[in-house]
Amino acid sequence: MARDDIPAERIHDVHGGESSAGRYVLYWMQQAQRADFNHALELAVRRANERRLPVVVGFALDAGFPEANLRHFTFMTEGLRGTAQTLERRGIHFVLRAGVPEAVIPELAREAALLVMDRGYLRLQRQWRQAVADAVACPVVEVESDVVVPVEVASEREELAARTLRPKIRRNLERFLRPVATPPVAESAKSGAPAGLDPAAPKALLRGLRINRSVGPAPGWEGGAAAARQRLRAFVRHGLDRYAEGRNEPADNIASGLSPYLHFGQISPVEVALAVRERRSEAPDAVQAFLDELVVRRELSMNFVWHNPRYDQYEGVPAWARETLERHRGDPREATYTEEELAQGRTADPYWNAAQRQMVAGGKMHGYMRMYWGKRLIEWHRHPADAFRIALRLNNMYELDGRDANAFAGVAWCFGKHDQPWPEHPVFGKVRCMKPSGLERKFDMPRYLAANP
DNA sequence: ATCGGCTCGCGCAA
DNA sequence: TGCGCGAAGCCGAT
Repeated sequence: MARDDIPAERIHDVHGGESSAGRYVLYWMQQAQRADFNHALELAVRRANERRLPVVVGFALDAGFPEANLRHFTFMTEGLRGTAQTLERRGIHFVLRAGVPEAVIPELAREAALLVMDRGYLRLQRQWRQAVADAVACPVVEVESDVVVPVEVASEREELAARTLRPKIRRNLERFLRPVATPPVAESAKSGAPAGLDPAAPKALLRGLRINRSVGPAPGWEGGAAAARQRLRAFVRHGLDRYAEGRNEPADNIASGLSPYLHFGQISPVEVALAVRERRSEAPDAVQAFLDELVVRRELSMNFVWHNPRYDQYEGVPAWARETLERHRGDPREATYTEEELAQGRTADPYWNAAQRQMVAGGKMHGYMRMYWGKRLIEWHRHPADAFRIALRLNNMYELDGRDANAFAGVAWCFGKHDQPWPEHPVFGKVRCMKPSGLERKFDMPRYLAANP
């Protein structure tokens, strides 16, 4: 009964249920789409071993997931293929079914002694979990495995900025920054386990589903834990040394490139943080800077979407920012563009166009350019709420890591969230502005343009 | 090239 | 109550 390696603060008993009879322990995999460093999976294994029952992992593939398209589904199902293989090798059966979780999971849970689910912070993920928990008779446990420090442990309130969350994360970091043990599975899944779709061939799988195909797969990005780990190793060995000083240079791609994998839960932030921390004596500044982004700022985004029900609307940004933006609504705009012109990167700003094209073609925009890109949209719209809506829509359509808590916090930041007031400028008011001249002053922009034709 | 000022609200010291 | 300081700013002065 070695449970102590899964901190109690990661585990929430949702309800006790009616009976504990059943043929297996069901783990509904949703946010943590991986077989390693997965606290929810490992809790399911421990509880199944106690009961001498096998573990079944169920996944509901919702073809109608809001704003998801072929780009996202390709990356996600590539990941599920590897996850299924790793689970089956460990004697855990993986069941993939098409449909919304509210329909798929209660069906699978009818024969379960216990339902374990992982945790998600976005509105839809919370609604899903509520609906699933309400619909199943067996006991239900929710296990957090998407952040290093569980959101409520870090802070009970909506934090103002990174600086107010940072000390709260730091004092809890050591406690949660540890690997989780992987005990052998006592009862392997046998024949008679529930049937599902074949995850081994993602392309064939997606051909059979009615998904939005308006955006194609992102070249150069292969989904899955193996690809994620390869990137992590390369970053720890070669990228980290230049990270502290070079990560903002748009023409270089010094970042880890892990955000799509983190978004789909294909790699654990705990695994990433532990691997990067190995090098803290050789590259202390880079390790510090990276962990600040991976843990403090990423988990600030979770804090934002968890505590602010308007995280995906203009109304979610602070009052001082909205007031100052409103006051400047009458300021002349240098240009306005249709959504199509924006999507195609056909504005008068070559840097913005290059950033847009980088995102459309490659599925990921450089981190610094994401800020500039969002700031410029404010300048090109009569009302900041329109800019907010379009920024989110474009981001979520083309970014592999779109629709992430970080996507919502990142867009909101451009409008003043998690930031402070600055001297007044036209259109922006006291919200921090960013101008093309700033890019030219600091970075090698001709090289960025050449890299994103 | 580098530096201070701009502006708001929190967290801490007093 | 006062003071320092912050997710990547700009601008003008030196």
